[in-house]
Amino acid sequence: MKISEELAWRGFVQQTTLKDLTYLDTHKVTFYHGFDASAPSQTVGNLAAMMIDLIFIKHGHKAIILAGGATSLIGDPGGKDVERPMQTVKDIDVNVKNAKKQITMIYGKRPFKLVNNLDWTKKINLIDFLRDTGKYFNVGELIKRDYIANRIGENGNGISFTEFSYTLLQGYDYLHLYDKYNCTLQIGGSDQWANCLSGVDLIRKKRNVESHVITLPLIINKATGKKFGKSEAGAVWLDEKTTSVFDFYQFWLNTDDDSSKDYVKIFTEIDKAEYDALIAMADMDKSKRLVQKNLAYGVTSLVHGKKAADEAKAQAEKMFSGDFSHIPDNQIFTVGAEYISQNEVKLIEFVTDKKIVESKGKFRELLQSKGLSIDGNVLESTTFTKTKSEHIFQVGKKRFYKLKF
RNA sequence: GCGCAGAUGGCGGAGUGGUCAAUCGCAUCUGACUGUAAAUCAGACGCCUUCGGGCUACGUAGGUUCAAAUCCUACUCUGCGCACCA
Repeated sequence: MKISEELAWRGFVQQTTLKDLTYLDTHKVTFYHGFDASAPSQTVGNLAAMMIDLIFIKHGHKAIILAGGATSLIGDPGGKDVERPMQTVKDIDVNVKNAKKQITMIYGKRPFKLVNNLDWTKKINLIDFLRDTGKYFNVGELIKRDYIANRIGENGNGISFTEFSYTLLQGYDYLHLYDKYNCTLQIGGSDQWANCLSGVDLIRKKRNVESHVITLPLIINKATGKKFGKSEAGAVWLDEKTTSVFDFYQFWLNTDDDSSKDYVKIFTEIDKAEYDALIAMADMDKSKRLVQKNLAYGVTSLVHGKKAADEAKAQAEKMFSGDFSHIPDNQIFTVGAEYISQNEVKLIEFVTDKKIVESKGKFRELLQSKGLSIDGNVLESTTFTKTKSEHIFQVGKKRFYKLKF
């Protein structure tokens, strides 16, 4: 399959400056893709963008992956209603390191070049920058951009010059990479369209060269309509310290039928023949959730490795068939003696102290709606009598915890 | 700088002296039905509670009042208009 066909089949291209994607079938280009480093970890939202890169690399295009050390210090105003809190240089530095680690994990053994825009941006002299780069940006055009217009229009929360300038830096990155590596294509999320074009304009004006942009649809949480990502609730992170491998696996497994068919094309490296076979199989018995299982396993092994994926899969199968011998570590708790008197366990105290349930009020609420159980029996009070050295505590239908004594 | 308008819970958005922990919609959580799905239906949705109630909240700080999200003053932030600058 040619790259143009593959991109179309997977539904990867949202917008592009290329008149015809088949150009990529015959011309090998150097492209760059930037990652934000304002959060300690990348999210599943970023993952889609990584997958498109993998396709480009597979088809022989050269990849430059950029960790946004500089741009994260400024803050991208896109998609945000309010100014972000500024982060310290130190925090960003840690984030960049994490981002590099995750990128390396996912891009694996494929060839790619990793850069940090802070390396060239920090050397820029202010006067030079204003004269050589700032001169090419028209403020009238900038303030027409939706995300800026929203901030400064009626009901807007305003925007500082710092965030306003973000797009200049991103444009400068593209120019720099063009000069140094002959990079002529930028890949980004759809929210990056305007920022990418800043670079295209800058390169055209300064070097009189045509460069291009491809943006892909962002993964939108269908329920909220918001993009997955930083400082929004419900983000799923790639770092297992923030989102455990088990939770990560579960996240994909819980995808609804329609979305899972799209996601499996986007987030796994399944080819068309395999895909068609999978869908045919899955449609024969929907209750088997074959697509979701494939998706969950595929993505988890890509991000966390095959071994971790096997483990998460085994755990999931056991737990949901009533075998609790393989509960993930972060869901095992040892109950201290202070919570027990005469074998009566003060469950409400323990569980709220450990933040398994967020508050006592919430606990009582769950109790009333029969949402809590011990070893499969609905819990009736805030305490229970222990009869073994281990009990399984369940919240709702999907959250299981092992309590050890 | 002057004037006008606004700031309410995760979000949108009511409320303009007591009946307001605050109508409603969205999101979220739980239950039922299912397939660890979607849709639908039901309930919950600030914190604590001996379930009587207590505490903290409507931009921030004061004030008026028996009583304030609601009135007054100052401040902060945002938008709009005018002026200044040029």
